[in-house]
Amino acid sequence: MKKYFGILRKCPLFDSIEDDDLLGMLGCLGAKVESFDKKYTIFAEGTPARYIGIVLSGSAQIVQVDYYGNRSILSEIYPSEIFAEAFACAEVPSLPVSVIANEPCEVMLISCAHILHTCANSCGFHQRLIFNLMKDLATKTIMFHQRIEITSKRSTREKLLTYLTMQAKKAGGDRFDIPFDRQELADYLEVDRSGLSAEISKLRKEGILECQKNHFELL
Amino acid sequence: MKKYFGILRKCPLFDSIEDDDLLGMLGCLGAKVESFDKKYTIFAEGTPARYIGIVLSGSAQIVQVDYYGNRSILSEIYPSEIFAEAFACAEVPSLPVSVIANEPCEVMLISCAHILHTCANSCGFHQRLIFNLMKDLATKTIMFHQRIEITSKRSTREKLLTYLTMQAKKAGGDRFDIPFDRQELADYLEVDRSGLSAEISKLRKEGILECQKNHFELL
DNA sequence: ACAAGTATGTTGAATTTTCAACAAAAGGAG
DNA sequence: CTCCTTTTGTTGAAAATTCAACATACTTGT
Repeated sequence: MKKYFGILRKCPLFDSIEDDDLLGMLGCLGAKVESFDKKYTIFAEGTPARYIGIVLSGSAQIVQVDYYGNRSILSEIYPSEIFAEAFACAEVPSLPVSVIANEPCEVMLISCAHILHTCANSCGFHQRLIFNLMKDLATKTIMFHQRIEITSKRSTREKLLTYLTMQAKKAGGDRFDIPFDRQELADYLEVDRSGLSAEISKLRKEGILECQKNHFELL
Repeated sequence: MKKYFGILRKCPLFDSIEDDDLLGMLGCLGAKVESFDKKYTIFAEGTPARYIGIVLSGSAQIVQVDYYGNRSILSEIYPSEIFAEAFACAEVPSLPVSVIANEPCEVMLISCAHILHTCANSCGFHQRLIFNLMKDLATKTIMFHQRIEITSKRSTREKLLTYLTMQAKKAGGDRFDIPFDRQELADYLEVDRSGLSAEISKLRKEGILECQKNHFELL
C-alpha cells in the first residue's frame, strides 16, 4: 500500500492527514486496490453505488449513454482524483453513470458504509475525512456549474470557445493540451463531431486559433 | 427565530439536530434572517460567496446569464432548501451564478466562516453539521447529473419528454405541476421558448400529453 | 371593469445542426 | 515497410432550432 502514498497524499480526501495515520486509516476503511484494462467498465450504470474510487494510475471517464447510443462525457479522472463519491455518499441504489477505464489503470476502492458510519474503534480522523469529502463535493459541484456554463451555450462555436477559454485560464496561458480527442470533445460539449471539426477548421481559417491534435493555441 | 423552526426542522442541514439544540446552534453560527422582494437579487454573480442560504418562505431561482442575455435556470429553491452551499464551502471569490427571489421571500443566512472553522466554544453539533452538508452536497451533485441527462439530449422534444418523465416519476403519477412558466422551462431545458411552445402543441395533437398552464398529464 | 403589461401560441424565414458518406491522415500490429 | 484500423476533415442534403413578428389569452393594478 505504501507505494501509493505519493498519489494518496495529493488526494483531497486525505488532506491534512499525516502519512503515519494514513496506513491505519486505510485499514480501518477497508480500502482495496484493483486494476483494470483499457476500456474496462469499472462501475456500470444501473448498479448500486457502494464504493468511492480514487485513481492511482492511468485515467478514467465518467460517461452517460442514452438508449440511442448518444454518449455524454461528464468528466475525466486522473491519479489522486476521486470519483463516484456523490453516489456513494448518497447511497443511490442505481448509478446514473458508468465509469470507464481510459487506459490501463489502478484504482483504490473504499466502501461508502465505512465512510458514512463511524467505525467502532472510531479512528480520530473520521471527522476530517467527512470534512474533506464535503470540500471535495463542493468543488465537484462547482465543476458542474462550469460544465453547464459551457453546454448551455446554443452554438457549437460558442461552446467550443467557452471551453477553450476556460482551459486556457486553467493552464495559465494561451497554449494548452486538452484531454480529449475530437469525438470525446464533441461528447463533452454535446455537439456533433463533424460539425465540431468543421467549426475548428473555420476558427483556424479566421485566425482565432491554432491546433494540432489535442494541442491548442488561442490567438 | 422560533417561528421558523417548522421550516428549519425539514432543512437537511439540521437533520438529526434536536429543537433544544437548534437555537443555541443558530446563535453560535451567527445565523440571521433577511427578507427580499420579488425579483430582488439575493446574491449577485461575481460577488464573493460568503453565506449559505436557507429559504424560509417564498422561493428563489439560481440563474446564470451570459453576455448575450441568454438566461439559464439552474434550479428552483423552496422553503427549507439550501442554496449557495457549494460556493460557500469552497469559499469561491466570485459567484458564477445569481440567486433571485422568485416572489417575496425570507432567507436565513449563515456565514461560511462559521461553518468551516469550528467555533471556539465548539458546539458539539458542528460535526453533525459538516456531515449533513456533505450529504446535501452529494444530493445536489446527483441533481446536476439529472439535469445533464436532460440537457444533453439533442432535440427540444427529447429534452421536454425526459424532463416531464422525471417529473412524473418524482410526483409518483402521470399528473403533476411543474414550477416553471414557458420561458422558464425553456431556460431550464436550454431551448428556444417558441420552439418549446410549438413542441408542446405537437405533443398535444399527437395525444402524448395534456396540459393547461403548468399542469401536465402524460398519456 | 378597464387598461396595460405579461405570457403563450403560431408562423415562416434564416441559420445551424445533425446525419451519412467518403477521403485523407495518423497510428499500430505484424 | 505495409496493411489495417482509427481518427479527423470535408461535403451536401435533410432536419431542427433559432429568431422575429404578431395574435391571442391571461394577469395585475387602478
